[in-house]
Amino acid sequence: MTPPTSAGICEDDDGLRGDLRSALEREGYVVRATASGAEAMRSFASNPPDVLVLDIGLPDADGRDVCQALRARGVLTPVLFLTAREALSDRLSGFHAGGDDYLTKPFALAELLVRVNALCRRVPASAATSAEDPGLVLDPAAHAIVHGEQTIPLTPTEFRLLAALAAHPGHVVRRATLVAAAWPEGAIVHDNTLDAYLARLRRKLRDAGAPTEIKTARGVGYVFG
Amino acid sequence: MTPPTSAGICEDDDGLRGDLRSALEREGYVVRATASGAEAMRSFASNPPDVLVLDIGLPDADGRDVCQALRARGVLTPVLFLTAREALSDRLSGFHAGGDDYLTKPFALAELLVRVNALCRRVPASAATSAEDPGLVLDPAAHAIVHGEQTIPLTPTEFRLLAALAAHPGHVVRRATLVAAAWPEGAIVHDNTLDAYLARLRRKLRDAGAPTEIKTARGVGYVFG
DNA sequence: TCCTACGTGAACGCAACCTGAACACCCGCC
DNA sequence: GGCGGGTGTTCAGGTTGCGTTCACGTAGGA
Repeated sequence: MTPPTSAGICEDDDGLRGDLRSALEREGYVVRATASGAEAMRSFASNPPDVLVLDIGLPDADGRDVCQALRARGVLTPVLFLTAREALSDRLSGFHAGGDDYLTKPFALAELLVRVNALCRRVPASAATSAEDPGLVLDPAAHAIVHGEQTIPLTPTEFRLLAALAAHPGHVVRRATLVAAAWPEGAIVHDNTLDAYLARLRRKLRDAGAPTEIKTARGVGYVFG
Repeated sequence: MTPPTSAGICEDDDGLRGDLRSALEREGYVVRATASGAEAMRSFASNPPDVLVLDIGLPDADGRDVCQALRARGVLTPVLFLTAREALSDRLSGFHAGGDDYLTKPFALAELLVRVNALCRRVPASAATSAEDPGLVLDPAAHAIVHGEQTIPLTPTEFRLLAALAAHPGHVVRRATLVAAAWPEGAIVHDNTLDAYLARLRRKLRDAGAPTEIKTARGVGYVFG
């Protein structure tokens, strides 16, 4: 790795955080470590590192929410989640939140390093995307978009759709992925149903004067950005 | 929905291979499945798909060797390994062989799909370091060429064509090979259709100021480089 | 020079997609 | 039970753009 690469950590356990830091530094990374979701947002939103390691079980937040919040603010950095849980649904939700990989505790540091290196080997496609997204934030609690002063309410399905799109700004999300994200497994969703929801989302974003738009990748899927 | 992305499978177990195929096809991938290392090399070396799922324990070869052999022939496709082994050293050796992810059997198909989608979202960074021209990168997720700051969108067919050409920079790719790569098996493709697509690709590359060109090998095929 | 292979701009049909509106359904409320 | 608001789904008509073909021009080999 020729250029100095920076890594961000968010892990509340002091011992593990120290271990992660020293392991990554030995590997040649410049490390910024945080211990809470709030601290991570402050540190990584405005100045994202090249790769992020996020604990899911933080004292003040869920790591997946942190990831989504960062994605909503235009942070494209690859994310590796650390989770104590084994459940498949937990892992999948991590991916849906915009994560790129996960590790279940306990894990070997050597494996973490290999996975982090693998994430760094790959660069986000749209480097052109600005680091700062002008005030468009998803509020999972209220199922709404917050744009400056105004709050745009969304139905549950609309919200799941937009979240799946906003989790990967600048990247094409396939239609099948969107269906999988917004509808329960095994549901039969008419092609046009997805179209109709996209139209509703676009209209709501447009009416609210949101600075983002949903572009169509014909034959592939959709891009949020 | 026109299937935009192709996936390759190498798995000797008939049942699992079938499951993988149908799961990926449901997800919208065009799937080419093989049952042995030799078959995988024949099928994927000359005409690589967008993502590969390789079993490590094949009857005639080690999946890691297959991956390394493909890499040596310029195949940049992201690889996900399937392994029955739990040992950490096995997993790490998969990464060292040029793999990008792995799954330990048994696994949930939903998890495999999520991981395969995640691999497709990313750009082969190795493209920048390979014989391929630096700064011209194919983005399978977006079906686009990334050239420096700008992203040139391609239609699905254009992308499959260019991918087939760029997989062997400096080598002649026969017209029949290109047709096989870009069109579904058994499709009748008028000669001039290929010509027209080549003209479009050249124009897009030229307009974008790309440092590469597609040369004609009269009576044989085309060379990317 | 003739013949064949390839190049390329334009035109066209059709599938994919967009969208406003109607319809079906669920649920809390009176 | 009847009613109304909110949510999810389907329909119908219009629009767009991909894939294909055509017509004609150009280059290469014998």
